[in-house]
Amino acid sequence: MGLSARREREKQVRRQEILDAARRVIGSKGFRGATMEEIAEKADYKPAALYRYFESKDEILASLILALEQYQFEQFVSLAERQDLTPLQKLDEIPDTLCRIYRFDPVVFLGMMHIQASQTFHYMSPETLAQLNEMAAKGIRGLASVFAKGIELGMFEPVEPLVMADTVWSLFTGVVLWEETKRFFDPKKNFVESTLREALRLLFKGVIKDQDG
Amino acid sequence: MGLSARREREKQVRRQEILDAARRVIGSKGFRGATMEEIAEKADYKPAALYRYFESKDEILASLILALEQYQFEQFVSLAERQDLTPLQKLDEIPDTLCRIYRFDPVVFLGMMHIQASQTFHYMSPETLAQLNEMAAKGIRGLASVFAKGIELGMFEPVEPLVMADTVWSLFTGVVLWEETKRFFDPKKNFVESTLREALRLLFKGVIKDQDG
Amino acid sequence: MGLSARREREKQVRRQEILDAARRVIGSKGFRGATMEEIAEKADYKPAALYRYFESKDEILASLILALEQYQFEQFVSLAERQDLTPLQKLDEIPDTLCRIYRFDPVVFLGMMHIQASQTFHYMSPETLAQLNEMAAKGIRGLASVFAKGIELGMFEPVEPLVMADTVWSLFTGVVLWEETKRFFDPKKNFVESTLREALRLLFKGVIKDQDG
Amino acid sequence: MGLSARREREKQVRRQEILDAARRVIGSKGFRGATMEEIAEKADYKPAALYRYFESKDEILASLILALEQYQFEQFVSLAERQDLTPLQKLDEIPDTLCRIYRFDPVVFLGMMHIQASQTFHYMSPETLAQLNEMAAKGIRGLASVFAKGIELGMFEPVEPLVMADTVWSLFTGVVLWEETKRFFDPKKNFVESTLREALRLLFKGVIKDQDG
DNA sequence: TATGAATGAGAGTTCATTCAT
DNA sequence: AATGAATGAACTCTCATTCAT
Repeated sequence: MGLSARREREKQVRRQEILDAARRVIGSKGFRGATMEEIAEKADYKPAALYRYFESKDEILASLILALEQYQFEQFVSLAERQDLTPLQKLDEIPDTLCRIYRFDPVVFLGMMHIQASQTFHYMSPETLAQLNEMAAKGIRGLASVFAKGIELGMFEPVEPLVMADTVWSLFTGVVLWEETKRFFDPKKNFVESTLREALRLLFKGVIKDQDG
Repeated sequence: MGLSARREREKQVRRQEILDAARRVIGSKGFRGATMEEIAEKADYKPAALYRYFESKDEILASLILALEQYQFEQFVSLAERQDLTPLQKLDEIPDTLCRIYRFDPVVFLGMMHIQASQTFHYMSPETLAQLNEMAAKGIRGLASVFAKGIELGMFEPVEPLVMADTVWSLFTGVVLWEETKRFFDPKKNFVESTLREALRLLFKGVIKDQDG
Repeated sequence: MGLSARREREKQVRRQEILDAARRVIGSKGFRGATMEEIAEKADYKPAALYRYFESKDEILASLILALEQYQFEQFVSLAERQDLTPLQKLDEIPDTLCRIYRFDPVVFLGMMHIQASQTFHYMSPETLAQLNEMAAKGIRGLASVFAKGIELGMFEPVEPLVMADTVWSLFTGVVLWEETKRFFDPKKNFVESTLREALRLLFKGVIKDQDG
Repeated sequence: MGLSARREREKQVRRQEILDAARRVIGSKGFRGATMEEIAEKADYKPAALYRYFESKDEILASLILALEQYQFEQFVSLAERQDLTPLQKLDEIPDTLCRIYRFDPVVFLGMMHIQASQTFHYMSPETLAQLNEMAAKGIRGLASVFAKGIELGMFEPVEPLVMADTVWSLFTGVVLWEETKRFFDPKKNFVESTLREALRLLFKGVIKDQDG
């Protein structure tokens, strides 16, 4: 491995450390409230050093979001493509999949859900922004393909897959956001996963043609 | 009408204008991103003038949030108390009710849903904050009472009403937030209401004991 | 009395009311901390109305100071000119005289003593400023004439009268300011007069030639 | 010397420079009138830079005051503890000591004497404020111990030491404030020290038991 | 005469970012 | 590679003052 290659890898490690630090700060202060100073502190750097690894604060935020979107996409596609499961069994897997996505980066997930997040990125290049949007769309299409197969096989009600995927995703984000909101009132509670599972169970009663499968 | 009464009413009108301006700015910049300067500009004022009508930026935000929470509470209570509807019919009314709440102030609804919102309020007095939280809790309890009656009459599955209300509300916020997120990618679309109705229809299948009513 | 004369007198009454209000505010907030809003409120006006009676905030402050200086001047001159008292007896009257001056307007007295007070008057006309200074000088010269007479009659040590007046005045302001400062730490105490009397008693031991008079 | 140690010292130097600048501004504008902008300008900075060295304007003011109070305390204690002087000789040293204190920081001394000063500090923490008050009290107690010894040895009239210290301090502040006030009228004059010495000489005649002593 | 309304001018403060070292 | 130092730009908020009514 060449010297520059090692350097490059070192750099990637540092980037990750910074991203982790950013996540922690965002978790308690939100996207807008997170400051370079606090991120740097958590990463054992001084603010100026961050600019060696990221062009701007916005690039840090974008990196975090993109990583989550990528993971989301992979999770949905990988679920959709599993050969060992029937469409109905894939349905059963959705709650776990969603929770995995949430747990992959709860902090960024929550921040991202807020539509205004986009407004945060003052200087974010249009290309980066487009990249972010594209990745999000790919994710949703991945989830949709789970339903598409079931409908194609006549196992599900012929709902438009994209619409169904949206509904599921809506429910998911709703559960998460609402649970988090309640946690704001009572920090001890954290029922995200059980609530989600229950809600999806109810939801799927209307989708599955023959409940006995 | 006395002079001072008219003056007071005038003042209320100006307050409303400022709140409207604030809403518009928040809609495009978020709570944190909204500046007094831009709010003032939209309201045809200079920033200093706003302080004749509101003590601080936080008071403006709190006013908007409280108004929405109040409306939400009223809507839920008024639905719960309707004598002309059976519990099942009230269930049918929930989507419309939810959408009315959302439409009452979509911008603030979205901002409020974002958990980090709390971080936004720098100097908000603990009393104001408590007032905000209390009103939010009252709202959810109002919705819960819709289910409580149905359970009491043996028409719904004996799910814990508060849990059910939470689930519905989760679904609702999820739908809204997700739809809004998608709108960020494609501003032309806006299916909030139809998606919500569909999702709730599916959801209620698991709640209603006897689907033939 | 002509209409305009009555009007003029009415105006003077209002001016006094405003000055009284200003005094109260200055007492708790200081010259710089006193706002037109608070002064107006205490005078049962709205801020804008004050400008009918005074050109500016600075004119209000200047009026208060001038009145005190005028009173101080009158007190000193009237003491100096009393025919019924010997110079020594006049000396005995000094503490009372000083305390009368202090009590005439403790608030403004304290504010005035602070040299920086002058910096407060941003827009004060040079004429007004000069007037203030001249009146203060006249006051001290009035006090000096008390000593001058005693020295002239050979009853006091031949100290330069102006220097002696300054020393007495210094002591006085010192007592007042220091006692007030201590009152800041312990609001219950207020020994201005007794401390002053004691201090002057000590001080005069070195001035009076023959203590048995 | 380690790098960080040098850095720390550099920082202290900068802090001093800023404090010096602040002193100059306060000297002409007073505590309240001094602005961060003007302080920065005098220190060859932009306002934002000051916040690297001080948390707030209030911290700057508090630093200046505390330094003076500390110096005052040290001066009094060191005078009281001198073994080479009799109580009477210590008395003779008081004028010089007081003048040293005054000269240590005339500007802050004057600002501090103004009772309203406390109103100036918007955000000063209660702890800082308490620290300021405690240090002031310690100073006066230090001066009092000078008299206590003389009374204990029967050389001074048995005046309550604390009262005596207050009186001396009153005289001192009075002299200073009055002289400064006069300097406002005639900037050329500055007799603080000679007036003080004269005044104290007269004052002590009533304290020292045996004047030939 | 009195004032509601509005504002210009500034104050203190924060923070992402740059740059010499 | 890392950072101390510095700052421009922006933000919230205050207040003396003006002016139409």
